[in-house]
Amino acid sequence: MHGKQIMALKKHTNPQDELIGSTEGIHIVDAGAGTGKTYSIVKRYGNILDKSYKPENILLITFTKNAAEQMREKVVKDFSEKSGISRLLEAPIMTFHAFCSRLLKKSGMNSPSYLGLDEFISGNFSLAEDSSFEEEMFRKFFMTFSGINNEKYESIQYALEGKVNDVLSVIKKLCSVGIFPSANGWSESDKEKLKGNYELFSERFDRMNEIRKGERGDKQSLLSEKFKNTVRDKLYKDFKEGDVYAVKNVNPGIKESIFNDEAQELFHEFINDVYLSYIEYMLKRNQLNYEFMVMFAYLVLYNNKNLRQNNQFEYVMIDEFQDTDELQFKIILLLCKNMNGIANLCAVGDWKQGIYSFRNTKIENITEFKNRLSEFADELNKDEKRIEFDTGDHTKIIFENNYRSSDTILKFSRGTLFVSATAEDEVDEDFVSSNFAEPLLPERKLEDLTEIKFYKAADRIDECRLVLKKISQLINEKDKYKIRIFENETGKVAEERPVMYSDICVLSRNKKFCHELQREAMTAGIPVNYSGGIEIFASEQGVLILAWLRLLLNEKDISGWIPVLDKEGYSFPEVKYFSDNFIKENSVNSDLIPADLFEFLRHLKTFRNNILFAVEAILGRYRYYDETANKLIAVIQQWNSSELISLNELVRIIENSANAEFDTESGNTSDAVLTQTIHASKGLEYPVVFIANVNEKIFPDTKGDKGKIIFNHSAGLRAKTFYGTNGSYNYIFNNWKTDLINAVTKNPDYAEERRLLYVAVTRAKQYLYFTSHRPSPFFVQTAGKSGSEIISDFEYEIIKNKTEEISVSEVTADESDVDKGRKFISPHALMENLIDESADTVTEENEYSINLRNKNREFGLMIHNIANKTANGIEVESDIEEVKRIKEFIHSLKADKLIAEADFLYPEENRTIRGTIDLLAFYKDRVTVIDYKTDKDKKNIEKYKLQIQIYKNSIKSIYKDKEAEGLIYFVSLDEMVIV
DNA sequence: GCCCGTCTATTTTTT
DNA sequence: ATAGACGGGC
Repeated sequence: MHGKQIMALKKHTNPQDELIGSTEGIHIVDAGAGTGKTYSIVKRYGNILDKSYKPENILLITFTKNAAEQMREKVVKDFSEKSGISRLLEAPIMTFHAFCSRLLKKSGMNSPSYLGLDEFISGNFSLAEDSSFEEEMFRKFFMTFSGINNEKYESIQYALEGKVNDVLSVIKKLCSVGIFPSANGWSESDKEKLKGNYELFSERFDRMNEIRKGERGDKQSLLSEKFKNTVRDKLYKDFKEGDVYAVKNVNPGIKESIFNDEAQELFHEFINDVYLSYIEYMLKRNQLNYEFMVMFAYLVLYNNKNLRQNNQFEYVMIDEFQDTDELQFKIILLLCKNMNGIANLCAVGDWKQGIYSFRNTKIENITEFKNRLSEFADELNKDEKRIEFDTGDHTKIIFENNYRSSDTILKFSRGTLFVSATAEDEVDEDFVSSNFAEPLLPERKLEDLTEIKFYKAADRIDECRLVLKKISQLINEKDKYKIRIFENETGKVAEERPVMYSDICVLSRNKKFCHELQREAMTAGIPVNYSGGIEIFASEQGVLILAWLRLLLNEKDISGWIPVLDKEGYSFPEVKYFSDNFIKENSVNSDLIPADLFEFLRHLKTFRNNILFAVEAILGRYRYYDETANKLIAVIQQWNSSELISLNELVRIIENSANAEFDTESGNTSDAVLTQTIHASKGLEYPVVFIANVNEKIFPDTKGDKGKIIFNHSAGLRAKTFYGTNGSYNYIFNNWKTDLINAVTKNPDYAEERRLLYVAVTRAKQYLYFTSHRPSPFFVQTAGKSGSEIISDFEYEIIKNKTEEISVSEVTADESDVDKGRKFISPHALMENLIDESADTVTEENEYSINLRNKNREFGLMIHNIANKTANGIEVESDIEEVKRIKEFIHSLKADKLIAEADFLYPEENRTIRGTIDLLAFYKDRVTVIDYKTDKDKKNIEKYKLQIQIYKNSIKSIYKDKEAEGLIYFVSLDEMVIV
């Protein structure tokens, strides 16, 4: 009876119900992995609706497009009766960045004036989404900036040694903590922040500089040891060992003088100037990056009381709060409406899953919520009362009930936050213990259908094979390994079945292992798909494009010929012979080059003035029409269309963008193992998880920081190098003062590596395996904690997948099956489903048809590119008839506003249509949807009409006050068709 | 046991 | 370029 009472009490105070029920006031929710976070947020949303609040007054913020889409889908599904579908479809449920973008487009025009800039933000600004694209833009900007400011900052520019990206990244970092430049220089409070925090520094200095007690007497201090390591092989000026070191530690007398380093003052001024000029440069080009977009949204809300109040919400909920930075926290506060002294704010997150500090997010936003809440409110109220609600009071709710993992895995997962990453690394155990209670018993009873094991392999390849062996065992020993499925609502067992490939996920700290595993799996006959980023310019397609473009630039360029010859099948000695003898007395020995390659180069030269044509021709030569090829074209087109670039520049950009990435799912079998990085796996769950590649220097990652500039709270902003003279010689010296401060203030973020381990472990529901071939401390220590042996002699025959390969087209057709949630579908795909397929006569592809298709595609791309430029007010000169026509056509529209290449998203009942409209022309009472076609006839017109119809419907639902009409412009025929 | 020189591998990714 | 691991010299 006593027990029953406790049960009842517990049920009543289930933290989930507590959150769902309490809608008023400030709530911070610590919701661990698998605790039903999304479920609770949606339920709570419904509760707020019940109190007769309108969807437009409830802001629900997430961080990924997918999460926002999912959240809206659930809300629409559950509450359409309460509020009506159309209202919920338009409710503010969106990503943080989408919200900022919308705010700026609506009310951000004058925002730059708050920095003292004359530029405006126009409603159709574009975002620099691609990092290599932005880096190149910054490089270009910096060259001009250097030219203008050469006299003042010459020495600083030398000291940077061309590492321009370091400047860009520190600017973004400053932006994310709310330090902005201005035409009048840094504000007084920002100046202080850039100097650093001496108290904090001093305290850490003393702590690290304590002489340690060793077994044979005094041991040098940690700081002394660390700094001696740093000093090796460095060129310092005025560095006197006798002054810097005492007997067993660093001389404490130099503490204050190294901190107040006068050399940094000009550097701070330099950063302000670069920062502000770069913002100005981007605005002039109608460009923003993500950081500046958030900054301008903040400036609007901070400075304009009217706009602030007009944009506030009665209810604000934010998910994944551990992924916010300091500036985003402040924006959230500014968005809360003052409801009689109270704000209805609910921040949900899990500090243990904070793994994005490389983009400046702060888990302290959760762990120090109370302090930050009042601290940030004070800062926002500095000169004017902006936060009027009470920030002294809030409720903290902790979700403890786990609905995902087995008892064994759940217990084990907590321990991963206590393993040290190196021999020296000390875990802050008090911090973890006080912020993470022992887990309750899990809700899902898995009994014996669970295990955690550790396997050691001999080498890299063997580790991949080991994973595949274990996968084979899981699949084939059907009596031993079973997947238990539970009913969602009741928690009852619904099904027990054998393991399928798609139940299994192999995680790695880096992408490299994922690719290796996929390669090995292909040989072994195990289906493995990869999901995540691919470096496109490292792909074969990318390498060949770069090679040919180099040759186009300079046919003597041996670095161009080598990949080309390699692709032609020449052996290594042959290529070597070629490279040794290709150039004799500075002239080309062209006899060595196969005639058809020379011929192709001549063909390419006719495209010298149209880079996109050249790229298309290269891809066409090798018959690349795959996803990677399309992405390459799209990336190069983006670079090409922002500003006309020369071939020279393009080659340099590609050389510098080896890491340009795009997301992909590779492999096309439906029942397959998935491999991905731990970062990519966040938010997902799998019955079987492998944490592979737990190897030395990989996981935990112990890489240092190579940047030329440091910035953190206690050290402030400092350059690591400076330009100076030594006698009559000029050198770039390292600044030993900065290095020493860095040794004191930089805390290697192994806590984040541990959180990454925690994220990986908590993906698993039933079976969890670790593999390694050079065990790192994580592997050894977690094995110890679990009490398992490390198995080094595991053998199992890899049994090839017997199920039939499913072709790509079958998988695509499968997508009409919408049971698994909302699908994204393009209008083209939609049309394919709607139109009778017999209308298209399928012809076998031959060389001619491929050539023709390629030519047509080139032409279509060029026309679209030119139309895009014309619509954006960029004049294009050309003698081509079609180009003249399209220019004339666009001018003849006489629209109030034109938006070219408009991306749009239109949710229908169970799918979302996603596409790009060539051109939208806005008039007072109507919008015209325009699509260009370069066809030589109108035989596909019915198809096109349908496409336009879909666009029109979508547009009509977005711009309710306007009529929508459709227009197809057949450029080659010079004919218009109204739809 | 302590210190120092040498060796070894070297990113994660959303908007 | 960096930091941790390792091993030789004392």
